[in-house]
Amino acid sequence: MKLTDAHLEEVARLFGMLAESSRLKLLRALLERPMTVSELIEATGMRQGNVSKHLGTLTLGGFVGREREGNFVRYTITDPTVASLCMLMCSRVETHARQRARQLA
Amino acid sequence: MKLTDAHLEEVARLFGMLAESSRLKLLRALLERPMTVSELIEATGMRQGNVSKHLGTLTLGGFVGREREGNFVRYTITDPTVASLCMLMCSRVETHARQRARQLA
DNA sequence: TATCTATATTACTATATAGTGATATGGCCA
DNA sequence: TGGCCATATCACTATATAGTAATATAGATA
Repeated sequence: MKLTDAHLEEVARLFGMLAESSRLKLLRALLERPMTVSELIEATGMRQGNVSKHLGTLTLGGFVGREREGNFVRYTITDPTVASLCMLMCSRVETHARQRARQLA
Repeated sequence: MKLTDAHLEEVARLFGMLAESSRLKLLRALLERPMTVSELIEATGMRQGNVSKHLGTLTLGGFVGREREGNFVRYTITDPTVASLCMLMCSRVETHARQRARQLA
């Protein structure tokens, strides 16, 4: 697959959206089940404005989708690769930790 | 797999290292073959200090490794998941672009 | 030793964005 | 209609970091 500079710019933007623990917390919660903003505030302990802002970012990136339900808005993971990406990176974390541990030993 | 908050912090840091087109350019070049800093400067058009700085970041993240060869330093991709991560995200880019195109149609 | 080359690091400026409090928007109900 | 609730957005401050020019470091060579 050819990766043009424009591709890399966009790929970087998308990685950037996953490069914030707050947004990862939201995604972790949503991987459990779809949730409203109120539920996400409860699940993450974050403030309302902050949650909305990050959800806006994740929506722009196409990672999640919104659906109104009366006064509430329910967010859902719309991108099946989110879990794969996070799991891949997470297993990296552990591999890397083991490598460092081995170097110290 | 359980993802603790500490995990997410670290995962976010690692995603952040991939969230820069300059660093992705370096990785794209290194996926071709291992290269010295001089070759990477040539391949990317970036300045020397900038290349070294980004290589330092990628090394810290365990994505690449360094090996001295006389005056030169050759960098190599040491993490087999780098390619997968970039490819996954890149195919996302195209999927997302198609979705937006369909919405406009 | 002195010196050259390749790479790393430092100090700096400019830019992006996370988090916050306050405010605005939009749907529901009396 | 008016008022309430959930969510979105605005304006702001504080922090992080990309890129740069200059300087430092380390290995090779004479």
